[in-house]
Amino acid sequence: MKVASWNVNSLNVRLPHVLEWLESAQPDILGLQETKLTDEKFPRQAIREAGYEVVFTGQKTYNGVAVLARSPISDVITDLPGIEDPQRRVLGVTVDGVRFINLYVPNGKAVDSDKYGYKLDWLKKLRDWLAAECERHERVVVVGDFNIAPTDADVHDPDAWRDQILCSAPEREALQRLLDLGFTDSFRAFEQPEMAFSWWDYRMNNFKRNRGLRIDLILTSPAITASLQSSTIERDPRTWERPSDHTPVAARFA
DNA sequence: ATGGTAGTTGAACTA
Repeated sequence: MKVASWNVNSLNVRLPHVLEWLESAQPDILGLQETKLTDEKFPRQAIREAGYEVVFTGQKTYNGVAVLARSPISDVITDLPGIEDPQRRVLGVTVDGVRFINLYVPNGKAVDSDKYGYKLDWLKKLRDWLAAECERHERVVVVGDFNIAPTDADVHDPDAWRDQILCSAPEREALQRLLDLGFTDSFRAFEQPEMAFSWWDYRMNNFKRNRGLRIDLILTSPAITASLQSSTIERDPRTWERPSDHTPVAARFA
């Protein structure tokens, strides 16, 4: 099975990119973030015609997540349980016996902003929910834009990013609390090239200069990790015309 | 040190 994650930064703009990539990459399950579409505007027909089931939860202008799958989708969750939040960032589904959780973790803006506190609080609540999900399901995959670079190896210039948003110690510790549940950062389960990133700011020719961060992750529970075959960054779509600032990440397992 | 770009919405906000 091939699973993937892609922050598309507006599905309205990126639908052609997504259809092209589905055709070439053939993922079984794909989690999208930052669709930026209300549900009535979601392009469900185009995606169905491409051969994928789809579920989504969106809002106007910001956030929004979707899951596309070759097989039927069931047991859909659209919120962290017990938390009232208009921001559409969570989509948990079951496909082919895999519990697939798609996340758009809050960005946080800056370590001294209110949004940073919201991010850390959100991650704490996420941890508790994932702990419960792991009780209920053995085969769990958590994908998404985590808005956290796990280590300095995931940052083009660690000194410039030291203690900055996406790289601060509290964010990395919050991610570690998730990994403590038994999850593996699947990308690091394999030998990888250095300076491998999934996001490059649009500004300053950052992609051309490979000034990026790896903040899009695929976490696997032990039962999945045991049969992991690969975990890669699919860099191609970032080279296309009018790209998202993120590129897809993917993992294969038996 | 600042602003650089992109998307949505319609001058400002988020990333």
